[in-house]
Formats: sequence, structure tokens, C-alpha cells
Amino acid sequence: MEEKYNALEIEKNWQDRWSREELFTIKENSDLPKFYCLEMFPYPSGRIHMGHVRNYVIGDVITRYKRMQGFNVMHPMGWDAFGMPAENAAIKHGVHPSKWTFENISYMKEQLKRMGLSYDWNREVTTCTPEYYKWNQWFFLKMYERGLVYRKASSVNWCPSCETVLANEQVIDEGCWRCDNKVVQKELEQWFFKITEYAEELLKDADTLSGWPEKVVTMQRNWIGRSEGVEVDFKIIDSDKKLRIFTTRQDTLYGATFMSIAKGHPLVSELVKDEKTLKAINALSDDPEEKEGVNTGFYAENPLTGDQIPIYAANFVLMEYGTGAVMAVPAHDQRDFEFAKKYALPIKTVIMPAKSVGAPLAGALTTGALTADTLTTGAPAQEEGHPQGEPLQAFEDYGVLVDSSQFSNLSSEEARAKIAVHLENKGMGKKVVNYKLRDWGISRQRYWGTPIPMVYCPSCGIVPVPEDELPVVLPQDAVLTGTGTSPLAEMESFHKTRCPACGGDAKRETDTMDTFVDSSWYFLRYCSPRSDDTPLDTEAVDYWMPVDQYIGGIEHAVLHLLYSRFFTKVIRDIGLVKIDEPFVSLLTQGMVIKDGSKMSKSKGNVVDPDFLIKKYGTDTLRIFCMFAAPPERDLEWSDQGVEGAWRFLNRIWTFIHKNHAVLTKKSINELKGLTGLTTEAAKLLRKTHQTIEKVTNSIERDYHFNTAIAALMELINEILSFKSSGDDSAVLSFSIKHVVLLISPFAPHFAEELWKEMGEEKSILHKEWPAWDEETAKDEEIELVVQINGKLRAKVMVPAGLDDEAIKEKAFSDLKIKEQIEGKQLKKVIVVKSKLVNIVM
RNA sequence: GCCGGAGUGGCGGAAUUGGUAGACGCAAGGGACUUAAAAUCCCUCGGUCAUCUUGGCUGUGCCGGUUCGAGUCCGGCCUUCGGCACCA
Repeated sequence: MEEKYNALEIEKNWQDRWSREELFTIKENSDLPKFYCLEMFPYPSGRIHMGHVRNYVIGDVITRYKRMQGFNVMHPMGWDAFGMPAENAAIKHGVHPSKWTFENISYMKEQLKRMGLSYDWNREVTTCTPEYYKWNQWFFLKMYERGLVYRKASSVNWCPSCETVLANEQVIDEGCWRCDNKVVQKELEQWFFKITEYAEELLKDADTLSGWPEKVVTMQRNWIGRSEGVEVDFKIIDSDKKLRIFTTRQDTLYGATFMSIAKGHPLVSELVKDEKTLKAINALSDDPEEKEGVNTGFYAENPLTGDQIPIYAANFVLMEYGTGAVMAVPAHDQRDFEFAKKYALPIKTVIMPAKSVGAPLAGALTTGALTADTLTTGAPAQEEGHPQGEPLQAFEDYGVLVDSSQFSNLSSEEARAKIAVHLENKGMGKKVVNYKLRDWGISRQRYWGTPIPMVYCPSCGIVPVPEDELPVVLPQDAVLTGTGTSPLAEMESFHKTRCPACGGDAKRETDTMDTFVDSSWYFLRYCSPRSDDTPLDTEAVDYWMPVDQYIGGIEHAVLHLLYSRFFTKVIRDIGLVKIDEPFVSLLTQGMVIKDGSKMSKSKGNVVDPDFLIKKYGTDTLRIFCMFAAPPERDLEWSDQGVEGAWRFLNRIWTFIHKNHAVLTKKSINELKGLTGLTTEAAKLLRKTHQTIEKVTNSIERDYHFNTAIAALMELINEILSFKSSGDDSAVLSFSIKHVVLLISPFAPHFAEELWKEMGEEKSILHKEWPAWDEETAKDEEIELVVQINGKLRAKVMVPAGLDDEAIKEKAFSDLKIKEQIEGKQLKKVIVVKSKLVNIVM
């Protein structure tokens, strides 16, 4: 009864049956421990690509494995459905973003179903529906109440191509995260989320993310960018004003020889009245390579030395960080050094490398920074071509203070602490903590997003939309032309409204929210996706959260993952969840590569999953994706590799069909112990138990599915070469059934079909994950490696479990070893239990 | 520049705590079956030398070290991929 493996038919049948029997529908009321497995939800761009396939198959394998392990597993899917491409499609093809989006969703949903992914579709969430985005608006209002939302005019990142604002996190290499076009700065008034309020906690709790890749945690820490220092006030000569600066290197305060302030600093316009100077300051270039400055003509007084030092407007000082002004210490800061060289400003050394202190020549350097020689040796010396004391670059390391009054001879570390205290005591400064993290600008001048629930009233000012008037519905009758301002701004029917406070004529906010707001809490919504009087049913959220395993691309290392952490903490403070962090474990899967670069439409190297599913079935595709590389690494696409996965499944298929009679004869679920078996059968049974162990450990340890599948291949190879020598049908049956069981998370339809054909009635989904028997898995004999001086010299088969003396004896009695050690003096013999003997001579 | 990964056959990749380097798969070569092809099955497969079987040497980016023993640990480089980048 030769029967061909007809993947397409089998897969269709099982998908129908799973859906009919609602096998993936899950409830909170279970005695089983919960497991929440989540893959980053897709943007409905049109079709599923190979990157999606990889991401979702990883999640599905974990889900199916955990389910068999006895967990109540939540595995939901949804759509990150607001965003630019829908608007672009609307402009290009005249189709409404809504229509385009929902058509894509229904097509992609069918694709996902064809892949046999075990989602609970009852929990599907679509962010562009009022039932969802209503709660974006609700959270916005709650955050507004808590002072976590504010409006301000500032210089913002503007993508000229997308015609919208971008958050700092959305600017990659000075380009737009979506379209790659160069981002420009634009002065604009917009809404901000005060993520900086949570900077400290986001940083502190990063330490608890032990299930995340260290790389991602580091990226988040760096992005938050905490630094401790002091703010110091410098008196401005001939003025009642002060110049406040921020520094982390207060130990270099005695070496400050000038001041630098940002060209946009308010003091510039307050102090400088001279037209020519002002013009020159405004003309300073933005090129980060070339340091430029203009002398303002004003002087500041160093609070510790009393020195009067010039104030320069400089192009390298950022208005957005610290106070927008810095003290310049050219001897110990490379930028200041270059600036000082350019404008012939004094360079005063106040820090020496620790090891050179006390060296007789130290005094030679008091008027300059370090020479080439001191940088490497710590002590100055004369070298051809370099006059002594000519500084080449700033010495930026910590060291020991010189020429710093009572702080001289202190280490930089001590001086930082003492000078900070000294400044505070004298009322000249205070300790502060600064962050690189900026508040999250969420206004977008786009149509296809969540309307911001705010109203502008001529008499009351900015008024929030009352909660009971939510949602502010995005109108469906917008006209998208692709030119001018946001469509909502041009729709009077939308923005003309009454003031919720005074009832007078008022105007709605016409900007929409950044779509990253939508994805910052969707994982919480899955827990109670249909609740309509609250965003989150607390009981359900308490049961499911946190997400136990999150899987997605590394590109969200700071963006989405940081925002989600922030939202979780805010929602906790609102009182709806109890957890501090949303994702216990994070798996960042690698890219899918073909011909040396990432699979993408623009590269023209895409392989269509649909095509492969039609040709081989989804199980082959799933096996290939899991086998070709461990999940966190890039996956090199190989058409022949897919062919190999197909052959692997067919070998199992054919074997079971050829031996059908034997395999259905006995229903064996547990078989252990080797007594009474033929040598061949014992070997196969042992291998089977070893394979259960290996596959389980590969998954448990780090989701290295490639080695799990490799172990299954080894077992099937052994089964295929098995020579029966008696009635071995029980062992054979046990063995092949376990191949099917162990492969079921990877190739679920294939496993279901064979499971049924081997006489099992219940779905393999109900079968628990098999356990191995330690005793049976133990090798009877081991291959003892015999080394002489660490070099492999012989291999001897010996019974397992021998003691050191017996092992030594076996090693020494090998003929080849005897020959080589004859007449030589032994130094020592090292025995590694049940592995090797090393004879040292 | 700073921070963090990664370098293993022709290729994708294996190798729990230092203990047989190259599992498993792909490609390649040879053979069987076939009128032929596909499919399938069997054999070979890091390099090199040899008395081409059961052997010797060599080999995990490079140089050095620790150790009886290093892909794995330490020091110094090289290459490469990410992230941040005037952050004071």
C-alpha cells in the first residue's frame, strides 16, 4: 500500500479539523500553569514574507511544545493596522486606506492559516478599529490627567517624504525609519509623552531583563544614556545674568579656559546686541565634522579660580542636552582642544596620568596638554619633529589633579565627589543626573491613525475630550490627495466641534497618534480583547501577563520594546496591571538572507512562501526554516535545503507506510529497560530514549531547533538501517511513534496524519510530550579515547561505568599503546571518567 | 571614536562545565536500479604525505600564553556585522 505524501490535502484536512474542534481556543479557567507566547504582530502590508514565516513558525513550535508539556498556552495574533502604506496606496490607487487594510488582513490571515499556525483567532486584535483605538485615546487622557502628556513647540524631526514628524527613536542614521529619506529639523508644536519621567525606572529595571539578549538590554541602557554630574553657575561679567553649564568632569574645572554655548541658547539673544556678531552666530554651520565658533565678546567668571574667560557660541554644543552650555577644558576634552587650537585659546593641564605624578618633568607641561610621548609612556620626553610640550590631543582619561588649589593631588574620582560637594556648599552648583532619552513626540500629521482626543477652544484653551465621548472616530469620508496638510485638517465636518467645557465653537486636534502607541499595549489587550467598558480586564491580565516568550526582529530593540516597557509602567501606575515589565523572555530572530543580502522586494531576491507551500506543503517549509539555522542567527536561504527537508519527511512517510502492518499491531506508549531484547533492538530503543532527551534539551536550553531536528534525522537514519532479528515490532513501533511525536511541533499536519494512520484516535495535540528513561538511555559501552601527551593514539570499546583503575588497565592493554610506551618513563596518567585516558611521558 | 556580537570544510551549521573538531543537512564525485531520465538506494567527501586498508603530520581568523590537554580560558592584534555617535 504505497501511498504518496500529499501534503496539500493533508494540511487542508487537519487545519479544518483543528478549527472545527476549536483546539486552539483557550480560557483563563485552567488548573494548568499558564504560558503566554507572543510574536510581534505584523503590519498588513499585503502578503506574508519569509521573515514573517520564520518569526511565526518559531512561535508556533514553542507554543505547540509548551502545550504538550502541559501548559495552558495563549498564542494570539493581530494586526498593527494603522500607518503610512495604507495612505500611500490610497493616493496611488484611489482605494480607501480602510478598504486596502482590511483586504490585506483577510488575505494574510488566510496565508497564516495555511501555515498551520495555532493561533486563537477569537482574540484577534486590529488596531485600526474604533474598538481598539478608543483605548489609545483613553490612555492618552489618563496620561494627560497624570501630567504625562504635554504640548510644546520644539525643533522636531521631519520626514519630507512622509510629510510627518518622527520620534527620536524613529530616526535611523539621520534617515526616516520607514522610507530612509533624510530627516530634517522643523519647528513645530506637538504632543509629547513624558517618557523621561520613567527614565530612571526604565534603566533600573533593565537589570531585571535576564531573559533578554544582553545586546538589546545594552542598547536600551545606552539609549536612555544616564550620566551623573553637576550644574555650575558661571557669573557673566558686566551683567546680572549667570551662565549655567552641565559637566560630568567637575574635576577639570580648574582647567576651564573658555565657555561654549549653543547658538540657539536664549542668552545669545539676550546678551549679544551687535548685529554683526549675531549674524555670524546664526551662520555657524551644522556640519558635525568642522568645529566652529564665534566670540560673543562676553566673559564669564570661573567660580573656583575667579578667572575671567571668554564666552563663545559654538556649533558643537547641543541646545537639547544638559543646559545648552558647557565649560571648555581644552586640555581634557578633544572637541574643546580642537576648538582652542583653531582660535588660539589657552590650554591648561589640570589632570595628569596617575603613573606620571611625581615624575621630575611633570612641571614642563603646565602650560600645555600632553605630548605624543606622555600619552604612551605617561612621562614626557623629547622626540624628533615634536617640540617639547607641544600638545597633540586632549588627555581625556581620569588621572590625578594638578594646579587645582586644595584639590591638587586628588584622583579624578575623589575630586569629582569633593568638588561637587564644595560647589553645593558655596551655592555655586548642584549635583544633577542627565539623560539622553528625550520625551516621545507622538503627533503625526497623517490621516490613517488614532485621532488625538483634544479640543482647542478660543476661550478655554486646550480641553480634553470627555471620556464618555470616546472614541473620537476617524471619519471614513476623507479625501487623500497626497498634497498639502493632513486630510483631517481640511475636513471641517471632523474638526468643527463644540468646546466640552463652555459649549462654544471649538476645533478638534487634527493630528493623529504615532502608530507605535498602538503597538505599545496590544499584548495586554489580547488578554481581554472584547471587553468594551475597560481597556483591560484586570483579572485576565493578571492571569496571563507577563508575556513569557516574545519573539520578533532586532529592529525593535529600542523603538517598540522601549515604548512597551514605558506603557506597561504607566498602565501599572494607572492601576490596571500589577507587573513592572511586560516581557520575561525575548528572542530576536535573525534575518532571512538570500544571495548575500536580506530578502526584500527592492533587492529582488524574495522567495514567496505561498509558492513553496503549494509545491511542498507548509510542513516542509516549517522544517527547513527551523533546521537551517538557530533562531537568533541569520538564515541563509537555500532552495536545495528545502528539497532536503522534503526528502526527510518523505523518508519517514514511506517507512511508516511500508511497515504499516507492524506499526499498528501494538499500541505502545511506554517502553523501557533493555532486558530480553536482541542487541539490535536494544540499540534502537536506547537511541530512541537518547533522542527524546536530546530533542527536549535542545528546545529547553535555548530553542535550538536545528539540533533538535538533527537528532530526529539521526534517529530516523538508524530506524531505516534497522535489521530485524526476531520479533522487534514493539521496539520499532515505539521508536517510530516517538519520531512522529517529537516532530509534531515542527510538522504538525504531517505528524497528525501519521499518528492517525498508526492507529491513534485522538489528535496528537492532546498527547503529552514524551519523557525519556535515564537507565535505558545510558550507553552500555563507551568508546574510550586513549591519548599520549594529549594526542589521540587509540580508541578502545569498554563497558560503561568502570572505575579509574579498570579504565587505565584497558588503556594500557591496547596493543598500539603498549608499543608506544614500551621502555619509557611515565610522568602521570590522567583519567576522565567514561571519556578518555591521557598518558603523559 | 565608544559599546556589543561574530570569525570552524565548497556551503548552512554541530561540539553542556577545557577532554575524539566537523554531528545533521546541502552541494560535489563514484556506483546500483532504469531503454533513458526523474525519484530512490549504496559508497566517498577538511588539507597533506604515505607501505592510499587499521597510519603519520597538520587543521576552528592571526601571534603569543596557561594546561597533561584549548574551537572553548587569558593577553595582544586582524577582519567583519550591528548599535550609538559632537550627550559635555
